[in-house]
Amino acid sequence: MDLEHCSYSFHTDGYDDTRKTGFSNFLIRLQTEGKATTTINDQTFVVEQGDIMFVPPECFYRLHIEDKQKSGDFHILINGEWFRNWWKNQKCPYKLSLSNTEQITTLWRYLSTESRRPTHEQNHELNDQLFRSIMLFIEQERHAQISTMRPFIVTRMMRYIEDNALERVTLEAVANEVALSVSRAAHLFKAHTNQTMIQYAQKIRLDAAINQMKYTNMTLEQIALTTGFGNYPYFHRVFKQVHRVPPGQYRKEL
DNA sequence: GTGGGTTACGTCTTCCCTTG
DNA sequence: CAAGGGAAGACGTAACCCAC
Repeated sequence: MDLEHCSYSFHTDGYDDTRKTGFSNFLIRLQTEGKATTTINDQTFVVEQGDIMFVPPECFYRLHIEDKQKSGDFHILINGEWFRNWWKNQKCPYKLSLSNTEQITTLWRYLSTESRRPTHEQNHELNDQLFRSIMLFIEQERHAQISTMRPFIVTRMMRYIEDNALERVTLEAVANEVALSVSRAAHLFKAHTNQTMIQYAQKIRLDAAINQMKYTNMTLEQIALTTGFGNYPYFHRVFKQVHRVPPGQYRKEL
């Protein structure tokens, strides 16, 4: 794999870059903050947080950031057979919207740090694996979006709940995350997942609780607290409703 | 310390109507 | 038709209690 360049850019007061004949490598750009406008060949896209752009080699490319508009992005210039095959197989559009960029951003940050080292100090195998992991996360997200035909906003709510289920999740926080009212967010979620947000969070919490019952010596009360149930009586009630036995008995039978 | 019950109060879900 | 908002019933939570 040929990783030409990997870094992070942040603009606060306008920017404009036009490449009439594009780059000699693929450019992959993840918007992490703010907003920008990108033109690839004759298509123009408004790019917001969580959007990822793929710019094939030798394509007209323009990046424009309005005056006083902040914009942060990670970008990679990449070539090599592995990525060319990935691109060919994925048939990705120029722009993809990701429902959760936390893991990808973390990997990209590692890759950016690693690739800043002098060439002879770099671990090329690690760089390759980090880059491939980023692409696999993107692939996974793309497949989820295609296979479920779920509105993107519902996927974002699901990711938010998954990220926060072990702490306190409120409907208001989920609705704020996608800029909808609580009633609208709850309605959309139920319509596309056939379960309420709280039911979805409970499944995640119960799975985490069972793992802790299996692999730790924590008391059931501690498990209830650390898996987002907030208190033992509630954990006990939900657990029994789902598994038909109290958590203590379930643990003994493991 | 753990398991389980009860109760009052707060929050969530869902329905239905309104608005743009 | 998508989105917001009010209202009522369902559900979640906290704070007790007791038994083992």
